[in-house]
Amino acid sequence: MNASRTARERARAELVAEITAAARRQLADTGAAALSMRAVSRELGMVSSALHRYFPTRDDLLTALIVQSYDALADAVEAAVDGVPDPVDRWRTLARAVRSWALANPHEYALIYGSPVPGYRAPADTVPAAARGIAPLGRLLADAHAAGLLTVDPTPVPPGPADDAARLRAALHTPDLPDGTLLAVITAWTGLFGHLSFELFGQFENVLEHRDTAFDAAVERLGRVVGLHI
Amino acid sequence: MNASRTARERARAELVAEITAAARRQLADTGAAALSMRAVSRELGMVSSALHRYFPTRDDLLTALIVQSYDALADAVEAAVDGVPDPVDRWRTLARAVRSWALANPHEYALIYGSPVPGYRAPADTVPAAARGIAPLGRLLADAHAAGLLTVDPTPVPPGPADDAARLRAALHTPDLPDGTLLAVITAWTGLFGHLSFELFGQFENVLEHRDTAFDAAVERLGRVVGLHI
DNA sequence: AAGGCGCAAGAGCATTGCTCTTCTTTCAGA
DNA sequence: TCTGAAAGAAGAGCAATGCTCTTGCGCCTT
Repeated sequence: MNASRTARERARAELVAEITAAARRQLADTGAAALSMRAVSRELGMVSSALHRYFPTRDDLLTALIVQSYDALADAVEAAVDGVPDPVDRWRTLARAVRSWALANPHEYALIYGSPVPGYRAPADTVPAAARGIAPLGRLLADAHAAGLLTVDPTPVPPGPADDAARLRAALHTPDLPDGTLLAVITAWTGLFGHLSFELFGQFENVLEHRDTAFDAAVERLGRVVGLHI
Repeated sequence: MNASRTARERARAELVAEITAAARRQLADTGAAALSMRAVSRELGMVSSALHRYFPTRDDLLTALIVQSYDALADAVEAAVDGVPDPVDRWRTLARAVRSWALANPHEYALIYGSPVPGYRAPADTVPAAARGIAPLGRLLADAHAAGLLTVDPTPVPPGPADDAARLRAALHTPDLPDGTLLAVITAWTGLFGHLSFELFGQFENVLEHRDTAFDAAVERLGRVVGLHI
C-alpha cells in the first residue's frame, strides 16, 4: 500500500514543497508579518482558496517556515563546526556561524528568535527542531570537559534548578557536566542571541559601529562564563 | 503667542493623549501587530479617517507607543533603583525591575525589544527614549567604581572599538571607566535582555521551569562579567 | 468681518484571511 | 471494470484592514 505513494500523494508533497519555497522567498523579501497567503498563491498561479487545502491557516504555513528556519540554522552551524577539533575554537566558530546565518537571513532569524507573531502560539512541531540547534554546543562542551579545557562549577544547586539542569543535561547529551555548568550554559546561549538580537533589531544603531569585533569580544566573555579556558 | 495654547491646540493635545491611551490598552490586550487604527477610532467613538489627522500612519502611532514604552520601562527601573545604596544590590534590583516590567507588560516589551514590526524603521524619536533606559546602569557602575567594588579591565582596546567605548562612555555618563569595562557592559546588558527575550518569547518552554532563580543566577553571572564584586 | 485652516464624517479602493458552494479528477473496493 | 467516495480546483463572497478623497462645518487669526 505504501510501496509507492499514489500519484495524488506525490503531487501533494511536491505542491507543499513548492508552497513553502515560495513562502520562504516572500519571507526573505518582506518578513513574516507581510507574508500573505494570497501572494503565495499568486506566485504559484493557483487560486487562494486552493492554498488553504494544504495549509489550512496562515499560522500553519508559518509553523512550517519556522521549522525550516530552525533546520537551516542548525545545518549552517553543523557545517561550520564540523572538523574543528579544538573545543575553544569550536565555540568561536559556532558563534560566528550563528551570526553569519542571522545576518544573511534576518527575517528567518526574527521569525524564530524575535517576538512571536500576533496571536501565534508555537505548536509542538517546532520543539524538536529548536532542540537540534543546541546539539553542537553540547558536543563542544563534552569535548572540552574531556580535554580538561573546562572549569566546572562544583557548587551544588537547590533541587528546583537541579531539575532544570537535569533537563538540560538530557537535551545537550552531556551526562558528565555538573549542574552549575549546565545552568551557566543558559547565560552564554541567551547572551549570544541577546547580542545578535540587539544587532539585528537595530538596538546598536548610533552606538556600536564595530559590530564584528564587538561580537567576537562578546563570544570570548560568554565562553568564559561557561568555564571555557579562553 | 505661545502664552496659553489656543483651545484648538489643547483639544488636539488631549485627543492625542486619548488616542495613545486607547492604543496602549489595545496593545496590552492583543499585541502590536493586531493594533488597528479602526479599532482605536471605534473605541474613541470617532470615525477612522479622523484618526489619520493625528497619526497619519499606523507606524506613526506605533512610534508613539514605542517611545511611551521606553519611558514606562525607564520609569519603573528608576523607581525601583532609587534609594538602593549598594551598587551590587542595585544591579540586582535594576535587573529584577526590568524583568518585572517585562512580565507585566509583555506586549510592550516585545514592541521595543522584539523583532521590529514589518517594514517598520525606527525613527530618530525613539533613540533618546531608548538611551534613557541605560542611565541607571551608568550611575550604578560609576558608584561601584568609586566605591572600589568594580574590577576594571585595564587592557587597551584597538582604536575602532575604542570609538564605540567612547560613545558608550558618553551615553552612560561614566567618564572614569576604561574601555574594556565599557565594552563588557554591552555583554551584560544584551545578556540581560537575551535571557528575558528567551523567557518571554517561549524559548524556555519545556526546558527551564524555575524561571525566577534562573534569572537571578543569570544576573549574578552577568554582573561578574562587567567586574562587579558579586 | 471674513477668509483660511483645522477638523469630522463618510464613501470608496485595494488588500487581506478564510468560508462555502460547485464542479472535476482521482482512487479504491466490489 | 464499474462506481461511489474522497481529494482537489475554482470562484464568489464576507468581514476586516490601512489609507485617500471629497464635502461640509466651525473656530481663529488677521
